[in-house]
Amino acid sequence: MHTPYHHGDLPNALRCAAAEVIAEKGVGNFSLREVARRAGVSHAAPGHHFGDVRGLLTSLAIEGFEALYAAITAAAAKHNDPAEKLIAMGTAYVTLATKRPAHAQVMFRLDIVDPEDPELMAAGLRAYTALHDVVAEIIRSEHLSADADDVTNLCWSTMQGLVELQPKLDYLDELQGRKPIKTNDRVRRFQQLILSGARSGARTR
Amino acid sequence: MHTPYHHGDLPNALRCAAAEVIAEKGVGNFSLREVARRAGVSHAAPGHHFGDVRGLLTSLAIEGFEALYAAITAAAAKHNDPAEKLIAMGTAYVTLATKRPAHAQVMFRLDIVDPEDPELMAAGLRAYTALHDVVAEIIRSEHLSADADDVTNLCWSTMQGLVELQPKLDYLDELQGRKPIKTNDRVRRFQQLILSGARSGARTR
DNA sequence: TGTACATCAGTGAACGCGCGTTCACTGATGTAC
DNA sequence: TGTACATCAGTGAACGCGCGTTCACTGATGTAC
Repeated sequence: MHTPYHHGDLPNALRCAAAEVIAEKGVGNFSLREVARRAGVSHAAPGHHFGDVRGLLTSLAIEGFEALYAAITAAAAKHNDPAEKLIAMGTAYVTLATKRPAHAQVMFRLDIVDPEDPELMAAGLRAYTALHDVVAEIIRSEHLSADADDVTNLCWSTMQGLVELQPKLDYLDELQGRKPIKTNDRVRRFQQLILSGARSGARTR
Repeated sequence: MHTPYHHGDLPNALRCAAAEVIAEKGVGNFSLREVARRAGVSHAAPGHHFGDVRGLLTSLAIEGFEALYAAITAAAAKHNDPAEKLIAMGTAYVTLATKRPAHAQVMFRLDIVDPEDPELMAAGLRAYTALHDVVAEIIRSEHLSADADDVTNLCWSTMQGLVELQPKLDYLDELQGRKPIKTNDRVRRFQQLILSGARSGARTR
């Protein structure tokens, strides 16, 4: 039993530690040194792999988008009906963000991440496109006249807003004595509303 | 022409300076001392009025919710049709957030604001209620069976998500060669989709 | 109207701290011959 | 199989910095008599 000098996969360990810190204290109270401390490693080590703070956070954001892509495509793959796919994707989005709050907090924070990073941009676009494709599929198969970009943006905005507001909404429920809604139910209802909206426009044929 | 020892309304000046800093550098790069510098005041002065950093940011968040409440109620007051009211409120929400990005960045950041602050809670609830009331009015007057809480939450989440994603969406438009959509148009389309969704459920009578 | 005094608002020096980054280093691993 | 050497991964000491907060202070304002 020896403590290896070489860690094995320090970059990953550092991302995990960073996610832990952020989940606990919020991204506003994040520090590189604490991350190193948690990973049980010298505070100079992160620099070797990520350059600087921004690099680490950017890497976390990329991981977030990749996980998001994986989650929503996996969720969609479980259904045949495109509308069901969309609902499943929405649920997956919010569920993932709840499970990995640190990533969700970082992914759109252009002030602390390098927004020019090509990997980040590619990962973001890939996730967006996956959603867009399903929306287009719905529109095509149901012969709707709704605009695919609009509906996609609406879905994405709603999911993201929901992620951000979820604690608040739960709190409101509690405040007013309503019994708390499960996240999945909330997402499902939202998506169904959006779908109804898209469907209620004129059909293309 | 003398520089007065007493400032007159330093708390407000500090909030303005803080909003400036955040708008320029993002809330991740905010510092109390820089705020004091911008306000042309000793760096110890803010402590007198706000206690500490958290106090100043909380005060900014309160101001944000109050401005939001004022903006959406004013927007709603210009219309008679409740559905038009809702659309106007959504537009006002996003417009305000664009005009005062610092406030928008701070309002839901529970990690850097005091979420227990009674003023903050009250201001937030007031704005939420204003939106809720209009939604309830639509449901009542159009005899819809949609749940008022759901629709309110959907609207709020969508608006908030839109505020957060707007730079990204604009960027995507540009990337794909679409001509950029004006914010107002985007909001309007979103709200109409939501309304269609709410309307397409069964009527209550 | 004048004076004494309390209160308020902002100063500026000082503190200690944790931070991000750098640097020469050392230990571990891989590779060429 | 062994040896020399290059490369890689992490160390730990050191740096300078800007930060938030505190404190005794001073200037300005308001109030009581």
